[in-house]
Amino acid sequence: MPEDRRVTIRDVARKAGVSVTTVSRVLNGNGAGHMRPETEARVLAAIEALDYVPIRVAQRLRKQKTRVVAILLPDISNPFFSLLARGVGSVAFEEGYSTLICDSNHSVEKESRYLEILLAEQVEGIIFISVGQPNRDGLKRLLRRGIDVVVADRSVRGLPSVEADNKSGSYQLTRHLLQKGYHDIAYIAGPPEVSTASDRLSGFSAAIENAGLKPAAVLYGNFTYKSGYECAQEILRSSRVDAIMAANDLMAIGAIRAAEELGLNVPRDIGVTGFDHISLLEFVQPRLTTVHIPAYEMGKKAMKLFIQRGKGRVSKKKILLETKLIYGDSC
Amino acid sequence: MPEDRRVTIRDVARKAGVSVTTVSRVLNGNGAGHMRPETEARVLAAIEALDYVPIRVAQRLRKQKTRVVAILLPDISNPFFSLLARGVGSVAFEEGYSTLICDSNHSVEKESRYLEILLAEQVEGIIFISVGQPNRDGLKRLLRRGIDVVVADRSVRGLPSVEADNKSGSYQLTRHLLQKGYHDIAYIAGPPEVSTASDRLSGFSAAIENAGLKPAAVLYGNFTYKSGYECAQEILRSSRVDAIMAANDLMAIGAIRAAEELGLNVPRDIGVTGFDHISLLEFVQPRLTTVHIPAYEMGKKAMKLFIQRGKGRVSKKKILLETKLIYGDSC
DNA sequence: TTGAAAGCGCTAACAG
DNA sequence: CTGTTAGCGCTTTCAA
Repeated sequence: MPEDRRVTIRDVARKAGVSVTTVSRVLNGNGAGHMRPETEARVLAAIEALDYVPIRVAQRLRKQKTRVVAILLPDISNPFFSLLARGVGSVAFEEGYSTLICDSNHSVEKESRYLEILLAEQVEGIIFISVGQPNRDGLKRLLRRGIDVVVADRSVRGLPSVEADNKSGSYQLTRHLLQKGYHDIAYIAGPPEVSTASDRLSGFSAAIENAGLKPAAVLYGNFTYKSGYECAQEILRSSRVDAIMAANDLMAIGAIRAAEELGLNVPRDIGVTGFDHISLLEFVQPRLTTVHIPAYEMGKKAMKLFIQRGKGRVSKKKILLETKLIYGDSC
Repeated sequence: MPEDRRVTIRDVARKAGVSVTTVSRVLNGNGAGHMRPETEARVLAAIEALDYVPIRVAQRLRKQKTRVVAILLPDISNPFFSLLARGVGSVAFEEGYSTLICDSNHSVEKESRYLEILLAEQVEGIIFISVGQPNRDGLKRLLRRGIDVVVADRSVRGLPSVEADNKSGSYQLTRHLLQKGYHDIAYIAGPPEVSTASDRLSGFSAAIENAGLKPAAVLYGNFTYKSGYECAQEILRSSRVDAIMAANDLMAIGAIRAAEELGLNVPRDIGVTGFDHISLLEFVQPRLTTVHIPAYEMGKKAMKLFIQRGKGRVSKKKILLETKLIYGDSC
């Protein structure tokens, strides 16, 4: 590996017999129109010959703009988040932004450390899927330095956000169950500090109350398969229920397994519903009744919102994406 | 949002009544030992008071080291790759590297564009999961510039790599089927240009030949659920087989669905096996017999290999990770 | 239509 | 023990 000395704009200038200014101009398409075509051609030829690539780090220092955005999320191996990240990435790529994916691993502490790192990285913005209630002071430091933060899949007081209409989706799903004749419904919620979870819970509660009923039980999981499994065991042991609603698909799948292990048939003996409509549902039997959340779209919208804000548009602070009921045969 | 002027090392120096050098020294822990504690304290206080954060971009330009590595992969929403990426990220984080995740979206063209971008980004290394046969010229440019490339989950001629022992794993799995009495075995392979796929196929072929048999059929899919489903339909339509082996789990799941739709019971009427042992298998019935590939471990090892190489260790060029048979009830 | 020169914020000789 | 100074590679006035 014959590690060449790096080739810089000066090398190009020398080779083309022009000044670095001129090279910079052709690089940035400035001086377009008022530059001798011949000069430009010579520069282009030199760039080609030397295989010159402008060094981003230098451009960034000089321009005081990094053209980097970060996506800070709890777990990149969660398909919902990675799909969202893909959405962000697709728009970012089109707009010439590089993206830094930061995985907080569900840890508020690691999340805070990333906030600091991103401050030093001088990212221009953060698409933020917080673990729970985010570190307010950490966020303030970023905002004060002009780093824009757009929250995705949650809402955080004072910050712009893009999320699904969780409450409404959950309300509709619950109505659907009620119409099907279920009335002893238990609910497996997500962590109460996550707005996504509490919105879904309140949609459920509202629908139940409007029907003059009470929840058969409300337990709190943490959005994992395992916690759904355990909560369902608990529910099935202690309450008489004809349906279990889970705040996301993974927990719902856990609930189905728990029910099956107790010899119950879904949906004959007990109905189960999820939330998210993640792609792996394709592989699960019975087909889960759930609510579709457009993760990819959400990522794109979040990135677009960031870009609009950068252009000074006083765009809406909150974007709510519509959800859609998916009818499976789990209830 | 009162966007402050950025605070630089000079501001700190002024506030502390020292030179920028001194500030730099405390920042980098140089001059440790031979610096008056009082001076250091003053600097620290100024940093604190001004909420100063060193600007990475400037450090990078100056040090000629970015401390950034990229992970270039075909699809971040594929749980296998995202788990691998997590592994890379965990080691990177410990070692003070930032990671750039680049999603080539299974496109060789986009992959090549990323290679260029990463050259400009001046990343120090790339953990590379190529789409197929990578762009040799693009790679050469990087290597020539001293950017180290470590291939993961594949092997590419001339590059260091970390991968599972796919051939051996596939051989063992096939032996297992043969011992169970299956002998009309069809194989759904992955794209032949991916070494992972061809290694698995050759492990299968070797075991079949050693047993004095011939494959019932060999078809080529592209590692997706859909292609597994379609290939299995084709196989079940045209050949008499008692088992289908797929080159990965997703295709195996597709094969199971195809069989079930034809009224076949797995494993009673036909055996099916996968490869990878992805986490979503937990949710699939019947439990798939498969081969475990340690994705997270692989990511960690790849990043560690990169770091060792950076330290000048003439470490092994190829690391093979052991696989492990997972006995389900799909065969 | 082109070039000279200043400077983005930082580190590292070198000097004292 | 601390400071002066010269750049890292690039863009951008300003001047010619």
